[in-house]
Amino acid sequence: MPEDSGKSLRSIELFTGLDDAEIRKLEARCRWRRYRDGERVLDSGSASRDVYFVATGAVSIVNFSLSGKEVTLATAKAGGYFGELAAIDNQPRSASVVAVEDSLIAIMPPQTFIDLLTSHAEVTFRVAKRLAEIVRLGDQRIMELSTLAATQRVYAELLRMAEPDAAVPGLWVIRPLPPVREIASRVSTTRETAARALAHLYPTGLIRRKGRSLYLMDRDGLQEAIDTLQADKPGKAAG
Amino acid sequence: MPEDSGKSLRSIELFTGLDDAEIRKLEARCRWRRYRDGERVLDSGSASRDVYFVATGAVSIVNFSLSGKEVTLATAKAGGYFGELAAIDNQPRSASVVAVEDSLIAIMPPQTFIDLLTSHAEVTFRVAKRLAEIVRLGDQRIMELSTLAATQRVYAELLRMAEPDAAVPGLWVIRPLPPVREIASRVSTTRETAARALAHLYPTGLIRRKGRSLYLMDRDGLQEAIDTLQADKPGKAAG
DNA sequence: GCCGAACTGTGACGGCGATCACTTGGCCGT
DNA sequence: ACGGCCAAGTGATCGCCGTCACAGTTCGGC
Repeated sequence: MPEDSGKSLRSIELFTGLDDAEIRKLEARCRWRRYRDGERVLDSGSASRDVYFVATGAVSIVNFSLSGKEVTLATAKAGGYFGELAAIDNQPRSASVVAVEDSLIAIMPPQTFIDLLTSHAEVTFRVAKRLAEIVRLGDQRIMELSTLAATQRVYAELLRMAEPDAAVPGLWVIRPLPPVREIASRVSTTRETAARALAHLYPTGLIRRKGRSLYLMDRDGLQEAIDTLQADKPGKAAG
Repeated sequence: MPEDSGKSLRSIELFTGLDDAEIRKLEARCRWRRYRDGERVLDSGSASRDVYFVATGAVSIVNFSLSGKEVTLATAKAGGYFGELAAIDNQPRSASVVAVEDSLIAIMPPQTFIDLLTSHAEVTFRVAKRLAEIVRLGDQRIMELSTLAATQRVYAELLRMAEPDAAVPGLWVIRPLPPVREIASRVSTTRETAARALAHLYPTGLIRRKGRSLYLMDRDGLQEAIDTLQADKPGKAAG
């Protein structure tokens, strides 16, 4: 075979609107690499400044505590990117990245990325918007960790993962349902606690499992369960 | 008196390097407002898109849970700014802001801010760097909440607040020491727990209180106490 | 120098959830 | 078809820390 297929930056959302010549120029300056499911892409603290673009597959941005506990900070799917922080502020990697599917990734040198920002204000603006979104998600996560109990955080994560069902309006679905272990990692609790939370949820009829799909039968009801379950985790204090 | 003093954007770090004419133009497009200690500057969820620049004083970026528990997300001092998220992504306010000192603040309309970014790439880059810094701090906070016990988080916050003592090299000081309640809010725990953490710390000799100053006698020792106290809060699992 | 308000320190209690220890079930490869 | 491996469910235990309830203390103002 002459060349691997799929090695294109066309599908990267950040680049929509750039003309073909532009895209080709960028592609020419990238290294391409395939990662196997579970393979480490990037190490927290390392010195590289490259920006990564996910052509196919998906990765998880994670961090580990001193004792090895894993915390998932975010995920990036095909069409997305990561590693821009280091390129922007020239600091060491703030987190590690592992592939959660077999993935094809373009690796762009920092200077190429900076040149792109300098020459294309609209791309810079998109990057800024993306950073703003990350900040908002982070703040929300901090609020959740500070004020919600573990069970409620699991419920909230279900709401976040669900997408509207194509067939039935009002029905939401998580497909494929990731391992419970991963759900737990995303809301900073243990696999056991997350499993118990789901076990308590099935009998309510709010969710239903069918193979690799998890259906949210009543999205609003689930949201209400979060609000109602108990008003706060640690303290309804400080009114 | 003809005009209140201090109404200048000169002291705002984001604007360093802009020439006087530029600064004056920006100043002319801002509204100025004084806030009393404790006064609400901004409400989470509200629709304004202005960017705020702190000429004098200090503010706290906070959020409240449904039941009223207060979580401090960040603070902004004289020379800093806040509210840029809404101007960048045109979304409602993600958090509330309250003055923690009497403060003089310039309020810039979103379009003025956007125009500034459009015409001054170096300012845009500074904003992006600041966003990157916020993301890193947020990730760090999430890691702390996920892996450290409350006591350790209080210790970590002391390290963060301390500055090198002007007189004695190697000595670090927090001055003025904010109310314990505020330390607690910054690390998402209760006043009582934070007070107990400090109470346990005094006898070790690692910190010493003198009036409104708190001295860190041994910064490295305190850091070590965090690492050692216990390897994790919730679980040393997931190796 | 007095008074009230806010901040601080502590004791007791109780519940959530992390931890440990299994059992069970699904999936793959040979 | 069978055996190994990893994910998933669940019961038991226990310690941290949030909550409630006061006492003591500092500080600013008149």
